[in-house]
Amino acid sequence: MALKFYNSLTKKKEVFTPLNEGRVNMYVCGPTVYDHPHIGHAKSYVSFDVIVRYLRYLDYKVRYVQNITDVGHLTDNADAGEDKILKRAQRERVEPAELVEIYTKSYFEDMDALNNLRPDISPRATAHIPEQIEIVEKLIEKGFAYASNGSVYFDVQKFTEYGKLSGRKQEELEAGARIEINPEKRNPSDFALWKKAEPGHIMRWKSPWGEGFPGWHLECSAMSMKYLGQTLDIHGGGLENIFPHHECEIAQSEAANKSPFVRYWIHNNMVTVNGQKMGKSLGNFVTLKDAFTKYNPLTIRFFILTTHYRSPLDFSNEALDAADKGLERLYNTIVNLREQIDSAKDGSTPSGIYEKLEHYKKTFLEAMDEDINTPGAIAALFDLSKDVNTLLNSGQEISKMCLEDIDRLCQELAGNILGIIPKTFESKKKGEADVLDNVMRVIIDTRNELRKAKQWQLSDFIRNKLTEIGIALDDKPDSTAWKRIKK
RNA sequence: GGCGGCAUCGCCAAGUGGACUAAGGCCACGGUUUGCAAAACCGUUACCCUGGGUUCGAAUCCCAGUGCCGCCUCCA
Repeated sequence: MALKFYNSLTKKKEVFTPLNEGRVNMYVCGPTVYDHPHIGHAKSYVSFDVIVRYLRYLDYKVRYVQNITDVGHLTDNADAGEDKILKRAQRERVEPAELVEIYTKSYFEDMDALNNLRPDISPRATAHIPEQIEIVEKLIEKGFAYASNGSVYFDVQKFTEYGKLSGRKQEELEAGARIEINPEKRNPSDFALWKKAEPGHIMRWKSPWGEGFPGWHLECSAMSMKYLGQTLDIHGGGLENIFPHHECEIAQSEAANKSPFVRYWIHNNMVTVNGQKMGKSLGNFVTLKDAFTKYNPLTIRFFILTTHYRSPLDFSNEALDAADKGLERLYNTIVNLREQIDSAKDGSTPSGIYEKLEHYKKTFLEAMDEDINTPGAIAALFDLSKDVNTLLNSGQEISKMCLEDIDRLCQELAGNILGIIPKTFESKKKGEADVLDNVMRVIIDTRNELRKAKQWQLSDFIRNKLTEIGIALDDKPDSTAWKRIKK
């Protein structure tokens, strides 16, 4: 078994081998923090989170860097329009630094809720201005860039490999391009490394070319280089960034360093909402904070993972509801499993159980190895869950050790790798001196007395009333369990 | 106009040359279990967009067509 990734650069699935054995340097384009994160962010960062988790599961020492863009991302394209941060800050009447703080916090809040592990480093563009200036100077020195009227542009014609990632050719770019003619540029497809700050532009830094601010593409090159070296093992991002963003990153970095920038380019596909592209201009944005009011964040995470990261994901209530029920099924198994662990006595080890566990684990890992096929991995989980359910319902006494081994495997695959298992199940608060639990005990005992007396009407009344307030009862042969449900 | 992707059961979604008489989830319908439920389990439902071709063999490769989508302003 070997982990394979689809590499956008070569357009092929390739066996993954890091530059340095046992270590993986990974960079993922982070958010521009000028608004609350939306479900598109969720798809992207959940996808890469699972990649990081899986690499670590495979014992790679991963350094995961994800930038925070807090300057330089312009509204029209990378070199025209207003700075998004600045524009929004003016609208909300706050300092740009304040705005950035608000939305960075919001971003991490939502990513935490989705159970994404924090990146090892979350560098900010504004904290790396000197590094960016340094690259610009280097590029000018080497003849790849030129200063023009206080701005600096990358001379695309000097970098013959420009277009190798996106498959775009220079001539084509210029032909149909919607790029406005900028007299400062030698060539329409040249892109800004450094922009001159007009009077009144408050986000500005001193540079050899006068006061200005960095171009958007530059930060990723500067920060990845600083924290991960000249050649990255993995660079990830949304596929809408292939051109121009990633193409420009390659040009800058490789022109400056003369070494390959990235070994594996990984791009995730986009989110649509009810079949329609989600876009700023279309105004059909779904923020995560909104989505979380209707769905558990882990449901959204699970939903994202039921589709391959390179496939588009359509966000609709029907699909989310279906995912929610599916996840509930998985949770039921684990909740029941843990319940039996608590009450387990000396039982036996069912024959063939370890072979089965091994089989499902293998199926799961093989799916993950094939370019992180999470839908396949999840299918293996459902198969496992079915077998476990059968076992748990069989009525036979199973040894505690065996049950714990099953639980451990579930935790390993669904918990550690996919991150879809909550730390504690809200519905069960076992081991806690929980008032509700005690009250429920009294109600259940009372109701079971009624059931013994065949008082069905009254016992059904109690159960129905509890269902109405969001508590489900589950009558088993020798006991009754309860859990919280969604109303 | 240029570049790229997709079309698999009612819905979602894996599979990308041979164990596919096509995984898994949701929904529906039968059944087992239950005092009745719930949960769980068993069962039922696909000529893989169309037409050619390559091959001993194709959902999987090639060509053509049809439909949908993304990128080439902004966006993860």
